[in-house]
Amino acid sequence: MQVTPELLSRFTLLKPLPREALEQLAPHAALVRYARRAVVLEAGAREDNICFLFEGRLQGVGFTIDGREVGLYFVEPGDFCGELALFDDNPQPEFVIATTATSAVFVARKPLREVMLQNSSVSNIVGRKLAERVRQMTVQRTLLGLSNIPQRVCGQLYLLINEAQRKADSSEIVNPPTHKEIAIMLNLSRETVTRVFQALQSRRIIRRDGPGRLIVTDLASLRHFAEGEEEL
Amino acid sequence: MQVTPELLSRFTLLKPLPREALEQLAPHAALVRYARRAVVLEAGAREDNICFLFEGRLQGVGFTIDGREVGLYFVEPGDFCGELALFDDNPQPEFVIATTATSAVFVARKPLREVMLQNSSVSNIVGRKLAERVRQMTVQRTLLGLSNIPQRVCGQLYLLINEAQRKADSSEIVNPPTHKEIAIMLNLSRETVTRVFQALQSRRIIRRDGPGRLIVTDLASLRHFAEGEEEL
DNA sequence: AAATTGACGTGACCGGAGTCACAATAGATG
DNA sequence: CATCTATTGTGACTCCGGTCACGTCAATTT
Repeated sequence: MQVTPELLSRFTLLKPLPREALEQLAPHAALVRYARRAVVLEAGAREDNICFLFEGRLQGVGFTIDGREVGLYFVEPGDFCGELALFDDNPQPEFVIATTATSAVFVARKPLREVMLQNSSVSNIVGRKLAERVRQMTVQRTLLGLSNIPQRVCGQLYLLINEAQRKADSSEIVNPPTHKEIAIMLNLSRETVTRVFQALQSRRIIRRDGPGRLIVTDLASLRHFAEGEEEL
Repeated sequence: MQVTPELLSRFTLLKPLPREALEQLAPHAALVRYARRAVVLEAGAREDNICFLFEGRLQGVGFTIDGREVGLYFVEPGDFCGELALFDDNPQPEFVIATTATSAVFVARKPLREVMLQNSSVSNIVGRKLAERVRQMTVQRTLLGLSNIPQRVCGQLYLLINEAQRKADSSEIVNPPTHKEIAIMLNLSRETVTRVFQALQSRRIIRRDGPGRLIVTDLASLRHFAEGEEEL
């Protein structure tokens, strides 16, 4: 499907680009839809596209030698993934899977790299983004250091809440990841995540609202548990 | 202490730089020595230097909310750390600690950033390096997914061996990290690492050679254990 | 030389998360 | 609507890595 420069400019990465650059990229971009559980980027392959997420949620997933899934990061709408291909020609290190039905814009690697090299502001933004990714991975890794498991789960839940919503009393997570998807992020079993969720629900801290909506009714308490000031 | 352009050019990152650039940087560089356990970069601070490791070994270390140490990565001679400061002005996310007596070259952030922006080849190299860091963090995170603990330790040991030495039968790790430093990389207790090392020693796979030298006598076996083809 | 420190080694115990097995939903699909 | 599959919910049991409590040893300090 065709992509207009306007659509491209809706992504924070591409927004600062001059009009010509967007027009240069548009012919090399395509809107793609994925069903839940579909593979968006394949590990080991030399992916030739950067994936800009329009709606839905993606998850970076690796596999251990013994076949266990490892959750690496989540991608939220407006964000992108596969950006390592802009820096080198090595293969994509991890799978990226759609955790919900998803629509995304694929932009070919080469033209985007050209634009990036010509336009130092894009280069800066991509660099900043990669730096941000490193910080995020550091936070995620630090979560795993928590020996109190409910705390670990609460920390992950808190990370899933947008900065914008953090200040409110309550918040909602649309199309939340499944317990299993959370479990692999935290090196836990699916059952353990379920049990923590049960505990949070019985304390009226979270609540399911039909399919695809998780409501955090007591954000302050969640943060307390995440920060270890209170024990579950 | 003064730093000459020649010294700077010994680092792979700076090697491709033209002579003028090196001369431009040299006045803003300093050779620094650290004792074991010294703090090289401080978390939370806006570090104004990039640290190029000359000799010794560094470790990136984070802390969980409950004060537990989390090992993030090792830095080997020739490599560098603190490079996130080249991309944004956010604080250094983690501590960097000297695991052995260390000498390093500090280069001021601003001039290096200037050089990087002017010189697109440096920009590329730094970008590639950051991408490499992301890949490395992914591998490290995947290690944690292994439920077989000896396998996890063997995997870490194998990562500590330079690519150059991987093909030989045996290999040596100079100034190896302590058991505790390995433990925090793998989310394990120090005792568990010690026990795995004992098992490896009794099987003549590794051997201590005085202080500060760990010899891997049977690299093939180590790889087998790391890959889970054989159980410890 | 004595004392201190930090790394390494080792046993015993225990708790808690993994695993297994199964039930109950809820969603997709025909 | 009926069927099938994926997700969630729950109990029982097991096991294994953390913790604690030591001891040993080498290196450094006083």
